[in-house]
Amino acid sequence: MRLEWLEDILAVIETGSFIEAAKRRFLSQPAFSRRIRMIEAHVGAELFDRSKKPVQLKSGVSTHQASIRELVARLHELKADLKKQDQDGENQIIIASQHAITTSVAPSLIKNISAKNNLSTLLKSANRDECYALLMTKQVDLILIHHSNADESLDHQGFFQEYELSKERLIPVCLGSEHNAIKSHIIEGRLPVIAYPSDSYLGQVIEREVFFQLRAQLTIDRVAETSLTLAILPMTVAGVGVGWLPDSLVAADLASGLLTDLRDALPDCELSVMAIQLRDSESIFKSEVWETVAAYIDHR
Amino acid sequence: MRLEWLEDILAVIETGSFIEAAKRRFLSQPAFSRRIRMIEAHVGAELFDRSKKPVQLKSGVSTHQASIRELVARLHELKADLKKQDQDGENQIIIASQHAITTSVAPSLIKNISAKNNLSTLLKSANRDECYALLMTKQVDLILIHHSNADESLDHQGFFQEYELSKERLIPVCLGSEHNAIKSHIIEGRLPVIAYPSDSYLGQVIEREVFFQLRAQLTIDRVAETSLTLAILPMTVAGVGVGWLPDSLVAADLASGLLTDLRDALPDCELSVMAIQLRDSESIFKSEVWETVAAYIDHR
DNA sequence: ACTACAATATGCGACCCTCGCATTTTAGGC
DNA sequence: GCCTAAAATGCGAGGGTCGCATATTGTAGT
Repeated sequence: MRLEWLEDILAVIETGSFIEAAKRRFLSQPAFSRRIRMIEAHVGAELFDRSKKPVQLKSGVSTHQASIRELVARLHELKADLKKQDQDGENQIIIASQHAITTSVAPSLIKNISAKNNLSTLLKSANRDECYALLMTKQVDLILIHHSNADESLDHQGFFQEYELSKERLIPVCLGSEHNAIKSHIIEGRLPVIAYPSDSYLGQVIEREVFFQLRAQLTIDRVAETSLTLAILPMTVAGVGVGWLPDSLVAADLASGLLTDLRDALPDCELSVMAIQLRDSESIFKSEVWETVAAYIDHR
Repeated sequence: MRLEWLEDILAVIETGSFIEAAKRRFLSQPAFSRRIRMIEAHVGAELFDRSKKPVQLKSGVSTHQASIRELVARLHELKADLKKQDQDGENQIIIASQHAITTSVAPSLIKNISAKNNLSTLLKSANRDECYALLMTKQVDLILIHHSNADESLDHQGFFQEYELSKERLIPVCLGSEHNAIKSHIIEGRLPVIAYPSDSYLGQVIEREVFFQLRAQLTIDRVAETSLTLAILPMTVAGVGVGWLPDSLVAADLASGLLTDLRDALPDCELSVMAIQLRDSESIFKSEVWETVAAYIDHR
């Protein structure tokens, strides 16, 4: 199986005919026709229905369309990653960060690491558990995750080396113009919230540190739920309800008055952003990077 | 990027040298050497460190090893699925079932469908949410999932056509020889359980229908946790604790006395196994299959 | 440090694969 | 049933990939 073949198949699906697909793939029509036959021969299966004139893909193939698209994307990604790895040689550090951090602390830290150590970086965004998994399997050199002071450390065996990079505060905000409406809702004992899913890390933290104490006074009405912090911001701006968002993310909108800080009426929640690496990491550059990470802490 | 290339790379990783890898890939050493160079040329990156004599892969490549293995597996899988799709033509039905059902009801239903309608089947095992996603995106024709009577149906818009295939009872069992020990634990107010993760569907059902009422009398001590029903069985047999398992799975072991039924002391939980398809499915064979599904219900 | 050995790279000729161009066959619309 | 457009096929050219023979280059042992 070849990446090009998968792309050929997708070209037919998307254009609806061999002739158009051939153009898109920069091949003559006869060559393309033969190529499809060769793919079919290789797979040992007929993929297209030749009895119709603009050929149609067999129904059994279209069910695999999503798989094919994903594979195409991942193969391209792999190729790009392998190339980057080589270009930057040993001077590359691969970092995984929790989605919410990818958009907050990660960019500036990466910039720092690149600049100070003449290193290239590759950032992968994942959820908290995935970050730990990537670190343990050594697929990444460093992870950036949230940590609540109420959690105990996961580092029971001393496998990890951890640094607190910064503090981040999840503060309750709503649309400025909805401010009074929300306040009266709160008095009535009902709170419309845009929540993190309860099986996500942020969902659990907010549950424990915010919702738990709130429930004594009011009913929490989940009007929306998403694990993507970046999706909560537009929802609050749309006036859907109250969202708990990182201070760095909402600072500008609070200043402009678009959003209103509800900390006078609702609890907030403080998180640490932790940088974690495996203690046995051996690469030469690691210690330098680690110093930069440490420097970043002092620097702020 | 080609599947063979990825396999070439893995061959080098696994054998540790070009010469051995060449043998495994049924190529002469020079041809293999050139092939690696061509892969590197295509990727635009050096993948192996030539300055050592049995070549070593660059550290940046080994971080992608897991990705490469997964892609190789999925490409082979795709090829096989495409072939199956063709061999069985329109006479194929793709089914997704919740992991726990894959090993209980699914086999006999599939046998029925294959026999009665002269159809070939392809079964994919997934978690409950993934099953729904596969159905909605039409990647499968039919899903088999658990449904508790306490849940409301997900079919608010009438998109689905649902049948209750059978009932399944999750019953509390422990190792026969541990029976008395468990009983005295219960009296002491402590219950060692092998649990489903609370973010899995079965975990939620057991929480709601079993643990919730138990917690009033005793402390639930999660000694093990897995989402795989099949993994819970050997754990109970190992005497780790109490597991809630489908009656069909433990019937033999209960009869032989290896396991003991604890329903006299602990609550059980009844689930329906539902077969669900999209209402707008248009394929010709669908109605016949559906009749078989319906017949299967009467049959039992 | 030199030598011997084993691993990888390269030169060369042969073969096969895949391309484009020209042409034929085939499905669908009027 | 004819016409048009789509797909398939014949053919020759060019390029890619193979194996064999051989050169080069790390590595280990004396």
